[in-house]
Amino acid sequence: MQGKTLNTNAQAVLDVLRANSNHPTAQELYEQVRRVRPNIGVATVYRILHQLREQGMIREIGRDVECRYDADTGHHDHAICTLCGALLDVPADVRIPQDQLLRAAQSAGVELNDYEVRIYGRCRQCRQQNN
Amino acid sequence: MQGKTLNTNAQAVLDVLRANSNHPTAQELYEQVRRVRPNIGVATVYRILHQLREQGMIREIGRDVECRYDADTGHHDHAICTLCGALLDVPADVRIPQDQLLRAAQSAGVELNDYEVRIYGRCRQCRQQNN
DNA sequence: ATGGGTGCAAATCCTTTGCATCTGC
DNA sequence: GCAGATGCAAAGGATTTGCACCCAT
Repeated sequence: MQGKTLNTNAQAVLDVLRANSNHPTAQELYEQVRRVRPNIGVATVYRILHQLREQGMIREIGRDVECRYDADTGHHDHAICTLCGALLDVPADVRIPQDQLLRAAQSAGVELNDYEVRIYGRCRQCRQQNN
Repeated sequence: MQGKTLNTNAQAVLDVLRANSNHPTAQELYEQVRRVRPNIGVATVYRILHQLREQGMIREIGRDVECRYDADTGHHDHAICTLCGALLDVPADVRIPQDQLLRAAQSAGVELNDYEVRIYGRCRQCRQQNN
């Protein structure tokens, strides 16, 4: 499963990330990695994280620069185009049922105050143009 | 449904947002609102958006300042504590089934390259402390 | 005059980028 | 000597905050 040979820094970042059971932020990782390689810079950590993600070795959670707004407070399921960034609504009849989400919430030990389902992939338009 | 009386600016923001079928960003809203009230500042738009959200009149989508990382590329369902910000994994046996997400994706017209389910609510710890 | 709402600009936060340096080959 | 990797600092983009001002009460 080792797609590529990682250099020392990249390996250190990956090791530190794997040692975390939670989901650290880039900054948190940076601080932890510094204990092992004191001279490493933030930029390097960010660069390595991008590489690792491109190689599919790690996963980014919740990458969202800007916040979007919706006047319809009932919409919870969204499809996001990975090319043009469009944010589309999932039609009401195929949304994930609440009771399933409730079960997931309970298993994770949180209340279900709110939720969001985000589906990522190329939208129809982008598929045609960029095919 | 009008919980409070909105002032002129707030009403303008809400009107503009309601006139949008897509999900505009704060900046986009700002630009649109400026057509109606040319002197309004960005800060005011942001302040109003926060108020509206607190009153439950609008919904924020994908509010995430920092990006989190996961060495396990298989995890897609998360629970996020609204108090302490902890990001927890949903146990494997209660995750949302892929075929449902696939159906949702198809209905919205996007490929299913990736997805994320996020459930928001107070985690066990915070509930005890903050009860 | 008083308090809330506002515009402007500066400040913040996370992330990216430019660039000169360093390293291994 | 070169290519790729790196550290540092500056830049960037979205959002927040400080502050003085303004307006209606």
